[in-house]
Amino acid sequence: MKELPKTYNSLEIEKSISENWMKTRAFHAQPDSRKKNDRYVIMMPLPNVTGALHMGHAMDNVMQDLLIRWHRMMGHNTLWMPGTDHAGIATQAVVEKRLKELEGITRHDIGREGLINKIWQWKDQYQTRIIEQQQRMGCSCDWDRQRFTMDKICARAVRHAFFKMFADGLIFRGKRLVNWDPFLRTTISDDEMYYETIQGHFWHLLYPVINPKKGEPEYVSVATTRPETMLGDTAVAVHPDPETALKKYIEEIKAELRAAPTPELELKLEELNSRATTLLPSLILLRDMARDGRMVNLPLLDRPIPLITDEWAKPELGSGCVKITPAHDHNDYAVWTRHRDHIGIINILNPDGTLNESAGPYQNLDRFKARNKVVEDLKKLNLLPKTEDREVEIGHSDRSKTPVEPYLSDQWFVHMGDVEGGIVMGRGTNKEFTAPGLVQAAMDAVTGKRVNIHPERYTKTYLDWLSEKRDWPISRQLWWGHRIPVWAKELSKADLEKEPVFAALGTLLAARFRDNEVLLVTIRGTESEQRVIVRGSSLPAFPEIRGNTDETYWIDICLLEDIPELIDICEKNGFLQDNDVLDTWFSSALWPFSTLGWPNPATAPLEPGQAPLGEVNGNVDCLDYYYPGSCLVTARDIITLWVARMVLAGLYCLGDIPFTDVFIHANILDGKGVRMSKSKGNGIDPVDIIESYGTDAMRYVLCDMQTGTQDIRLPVTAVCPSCGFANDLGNTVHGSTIFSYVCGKQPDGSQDKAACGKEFDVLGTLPDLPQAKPFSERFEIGRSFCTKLWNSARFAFINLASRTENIPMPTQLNLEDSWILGELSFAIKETQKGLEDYNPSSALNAIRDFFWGSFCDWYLEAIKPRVSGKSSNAEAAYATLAFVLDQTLRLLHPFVPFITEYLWQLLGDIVPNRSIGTILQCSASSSVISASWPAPLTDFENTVVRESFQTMQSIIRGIREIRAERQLGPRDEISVTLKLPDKTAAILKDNQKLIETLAGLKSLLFDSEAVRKQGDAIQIFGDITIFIHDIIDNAKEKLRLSGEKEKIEKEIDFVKKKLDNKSFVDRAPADVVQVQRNKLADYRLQLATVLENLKALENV
RNA sequence: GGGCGGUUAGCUCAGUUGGGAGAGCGUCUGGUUUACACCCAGAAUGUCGGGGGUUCGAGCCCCUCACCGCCCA
Repeated sequence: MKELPKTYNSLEIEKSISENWMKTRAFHAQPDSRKKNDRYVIMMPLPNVTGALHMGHAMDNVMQDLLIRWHRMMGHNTLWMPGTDHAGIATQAVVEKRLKELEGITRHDIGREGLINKIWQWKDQYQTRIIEQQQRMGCSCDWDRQRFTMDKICARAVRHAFFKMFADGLIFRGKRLVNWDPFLRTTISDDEMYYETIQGHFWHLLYPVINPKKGEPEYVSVATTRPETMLGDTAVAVHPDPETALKKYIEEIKAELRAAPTPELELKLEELNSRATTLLPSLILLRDMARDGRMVNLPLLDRPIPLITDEWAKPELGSGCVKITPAHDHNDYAVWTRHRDHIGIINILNPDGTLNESAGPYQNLDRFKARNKVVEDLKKLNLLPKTEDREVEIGHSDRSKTPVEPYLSDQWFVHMGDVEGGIVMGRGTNKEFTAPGLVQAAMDAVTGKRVNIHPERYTKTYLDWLSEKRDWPISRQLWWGHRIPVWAKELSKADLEKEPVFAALGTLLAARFRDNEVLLVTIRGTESEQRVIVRGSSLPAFPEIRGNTDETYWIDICLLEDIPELIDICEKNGFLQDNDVLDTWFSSALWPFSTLGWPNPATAPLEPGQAPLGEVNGNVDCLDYYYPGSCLVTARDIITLWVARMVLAGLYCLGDIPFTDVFIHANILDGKGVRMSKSKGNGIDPVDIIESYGTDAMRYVLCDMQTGTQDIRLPVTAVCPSCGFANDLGNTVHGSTIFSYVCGKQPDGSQDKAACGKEFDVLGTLPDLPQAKPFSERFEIGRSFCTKLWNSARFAFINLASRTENIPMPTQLNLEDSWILGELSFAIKETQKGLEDYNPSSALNAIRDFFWGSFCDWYLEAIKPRVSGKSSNAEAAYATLAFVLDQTLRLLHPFVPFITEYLWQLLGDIVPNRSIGTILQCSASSSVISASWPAPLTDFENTVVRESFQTMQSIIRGIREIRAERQLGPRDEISVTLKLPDKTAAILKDNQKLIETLAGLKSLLFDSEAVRKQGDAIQIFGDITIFIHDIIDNAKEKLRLSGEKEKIEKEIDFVKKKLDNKSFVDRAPADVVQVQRNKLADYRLQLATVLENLKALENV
């Protein structure tokens, strides 16, 4: 065979290996006769199609592939389901932004269908890119089954889940104060928001009291950071018991002062005390006025609004009074819910952020323009006595970067809390059970240890978040996503009873869909909020609707499928489909089973070329076989967003958990500790790393960094496109924008002389600047490892190639052979444990330590004389070499799949049978992917062998130390005499040749009576003394031995001190004390030897 | 404000039930050892964030303070 090149070139082999895996469908999974316990299933946490993947995704994917390849080798039926997420708002936002930038148009210019087409194009482009990235990372997903959350199979599952929840009354519509993004004109969730502190103002407004009585104030003062919201004010609140509240607060401050006095607190207390005398009386007066039902006049609109009492008004803050704008402030909304009988709720905003007709003369003004005008007008009326500067935290939309407005709107929700009578989970399955509520079921699954989160501390995060049992808002005012399958119409009670749609639908259903529940109707009173659900099968008959005749009603018709005749009837009768789409998480919550064809795998609408989901060859269908899955692998920010929702969706739809384990891995941060992201310009594209270091190098480093305790810092470097200087971005000064840097410029203002000082960009969005690709030198470690692995195999192949076909069965193994097999066994055990503990770093380090520290540094060096014919029993060396290399490659395969695949197949060509006679069997396979996972070689875990070898290593290291100290080259051969006890001598004598080789000795003598001769240097380990002959430099030796003496004396002092401590001897466990006693004896022996030799030196 | 995590060698991080602190990278010395300079042999380097406590004994357990990060309000 051809000898391997000296350096591993990842780019040369990765492509063909990847192609071969694809060609042989090595990643494909199909249900078979293996039992449920022998399956392993991971549903990929689907990356969204907003953009390409960065190192954070690489970590996620590599962790999954690690587990998948490991389980596959353990013989499990292993499925890794890949896919991508449509990510409603995120994707629509990037596409809309692009439209605006490139074509200067908005979505309203091209319409719903036009926009959706554009987004599909975007999705296709990035989906392709993402898959390419994943395949280059070596992800062994079942590509025959990849899904997208908006493909037909997922869409069907979404409709079924929605319909099911609708039927159970778990989905409802209601008015809620939501976070509104006026730019994108949609609701956004809390986790799509970020807060930014900006310089704002605190405006103090005066509202005139209507007809003040004698002694009453003429004005009430309130303050706000958003003065335009006053147009929506419906009340002014004062605390119901300001005296007690203020007193209580003063007491709290006093207590704080007693605990830790500060000047700030003193000042605060003083101010509060003065407040009690100056402000408090007026607050009490206002409270009484509020109780008397008095009103104030809302300026600018001249609207009388009531004074009310509510605890939200804090007597210790501001004027003690607070304006109430229920439709535009979350706290005020809460006040409104407490006073909804007395005060109104007025929405003053249009969806696009301009003011609506309720704002009177301010109608059609943008919210910020309106703010200025309101301020101006109040000033003119002398109703704006004071304006303070103040830092204000403003919520921004993560997607459009615009300030978010609290906004009252109609939204769809999933009821998450408990329900009277409970909820039937997994209805119609054989796992059906009743849970108090959706969230409770998801909590019980974790507290009951059916779902286990690793590291365990994240269980608390999960439970804490869920325990609030908040309803889940699922509607989004977007165009990209699963449209809500509800057709609605508003009617008066009189019209309701005459509505012709019921008869029309009932007739069609009876004629065409007798056995199918394909339609549901709810009738909801807008005032009484009563709700009645009617199944399609009961149409056209209706239950009696209670309520007064003035009330209006909403009829919602939910369709299980888009059946044209039914839609036709609805629309002809004036029912319109809801414009909103579902929250992305609604479809991703179903991911663990929608991908497997739920609700019916046999009829799942697959894409062309995809593997079937129904029964094949008499085996059960995929849903039955692969659900529930095994492990969800993700970062911790997904715990609340996704893990919880998947658990409850799985329990609700199928009556079973979606996975048994959740593996939370670290986030990737840059050198400054900031989370990596493409948009910040600190993101690294895994493909860039792969191009320069190789996939395996990248995977090696990611696995090595995943220790389980904390996030990972990856210093980001950018090679300057002008001069090639490697800039550490954590330590380089920005240029004209935050995405550009000045080459070589340090934060202290200095300029690195090796760098050019020119500006470059890292995002590639600045047209006038050259772009530098961010990468990280950290991956060199991985590349070095691969090269080392490559070269160890190169050595093995050179030697094994001459031993064609079969290596003769060795009659007996040498010490080093038995030793390395024992070390291998320990490494196998540790690797297994590391993986079982979700600690890839500890698993990988176990293999690395074995491979580099034992196999390369000691074993390969030890067998060189044997394989080169200078020593006997070469057969055992060949056999052991082939076997250990085989097992090492298997162990490493899940971590570094490409190089191991390449080398393992070569090894197979050279040595087809790598069993060591009948002692160790080595299974065959065409690819290491499907090769069996190594099992510990317990027969070789031999303490005597291990200790003997360790003794030998100590001796060799001792000799090398002297060599290095005397600056002797490895070619300068030396002679050594060993003085050691007989029992140790016996084993070492058998391995004399080995010691001579590894220590580079000319001769080696064993003499239990040896004494130091003229010219000897000595080394002492316990009861072993090494005499290294004829290299003496008296002065150096004396110095060294004096140093030794001091060191040993120090040790003796330390141990003696411990043993002289009576409490230690009395209270510490006997074995601990004995260890110290042994140490003392040992050190004393060593000291005696050192002294003796020093004395001999004195006499020279 | 509440919760969680972190602070260990110049850098990035390990440290299993408390028994004299480790790895990799970097640094220094020596080396053109017939696998590998992406290598080999050897060396130096730590008030384990500060303070207090428990204990015969604390990087590890308890209290407290400081700083950094994340989550929730």
